[in-house]
Amino acid sequence: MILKSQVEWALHCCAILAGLPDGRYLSTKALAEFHGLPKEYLSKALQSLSQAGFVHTSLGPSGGYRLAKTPAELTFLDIVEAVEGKSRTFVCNNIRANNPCRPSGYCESSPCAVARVMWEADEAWRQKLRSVRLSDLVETLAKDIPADLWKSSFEWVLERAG
Amino acid sequence: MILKSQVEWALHCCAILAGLPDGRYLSTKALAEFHGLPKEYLSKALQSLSQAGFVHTSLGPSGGYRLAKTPAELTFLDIVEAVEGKSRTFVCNNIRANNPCRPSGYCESSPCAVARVMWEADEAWRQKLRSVRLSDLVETLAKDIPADLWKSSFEWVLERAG
DNA sequence: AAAATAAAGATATTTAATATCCTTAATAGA
DNA sequence: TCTATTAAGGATATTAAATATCTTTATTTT
Ligand code: FES
Ligand code: FES
Repeated sequence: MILKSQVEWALHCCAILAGLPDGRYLSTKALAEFHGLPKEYLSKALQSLSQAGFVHTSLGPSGGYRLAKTPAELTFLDIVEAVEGKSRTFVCNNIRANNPCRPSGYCESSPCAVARVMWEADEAWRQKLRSVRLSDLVETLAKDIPADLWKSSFEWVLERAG
Repeated sequence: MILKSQVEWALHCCAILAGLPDGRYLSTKALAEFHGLPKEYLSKALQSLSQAGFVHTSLGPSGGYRLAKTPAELTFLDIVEAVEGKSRTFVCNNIRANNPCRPSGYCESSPCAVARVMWEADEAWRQKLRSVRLSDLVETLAKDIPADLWKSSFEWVLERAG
């Protein structure tokens, strides 16, 4: 079980969009070039973010994407779920129902204890992702990345932002 | 991202093995029949448990599997990792290295901040799984499952245990 | 009017999950 | 000793998901 690489792409794209001045847009082309990603396929990830309502889009020349919310209002979970979907990572196929000893009309009252534990773990994962905001990420990146690289990256982006 | 169905199978099989009297073994055939699973494929999941050292095996007629540890010594994480592997659910492809603004000789000192958060969430998931023992599961199942079904299931198992 | 863009659908391609089959070695029981 | 049964592991097939590309359409800026 491995998350789609689109998760990494979407998170990095949102980190870039978080630094975009108000009212400006950045195109798929620029985001793909900046991260070295296939433009057409990255587009699918950005469409997911758009459908989830986390980015606004603009058509035509100088169009592209900008965040629909402030970085403090967006969490890792929002972004991960936008591209991975909201369904749980553990699916119970109810194999307990195949128990040959079961009375024929028997029906479970509650989800299987195995599934409940797996779902609690899934929820712990989501809770952690929910606790980190996009603004937290940007703060960390600002510390991690050398100031000159940070600066030149934003200049690169602004040159291409419509 | 969805866990393999083998995870559900392995957890349920371990729950059954946990109730097996000392020194007795239960075959793949019996476990597959009890859970309504394909015998040959279930065998792969049980082999994973065997390779991880969580079950002992016995060959020949009346052979099969038994737990290699007490139910209190086995956690959900042990079983999940045995079949899913221990590698993290988020893989960083280091797309930050494609930043066109980067100096040519530039090399990161630490993992990307994005990956660190994703790995913390992965660890939160594992920590939750680590906190639940197989013995806890058996206790819960004993409460959930009607006493007569619980009893007849174990009789079914004992009839087939070598 | 022309160029650039997001959106969405169609379609490959590649990889992982699921499943079956077969052979081998070990072992219990007749 | 012989036979049936079992786990282990390798080979292979099938199915589903992830990855990737291409095309068309509607929109918008210049
Ligand atoms: S029946 Fe699905 S987890 Fe127990
Ligand atoms: S480069 Fe991989 S998560 Fe940032």
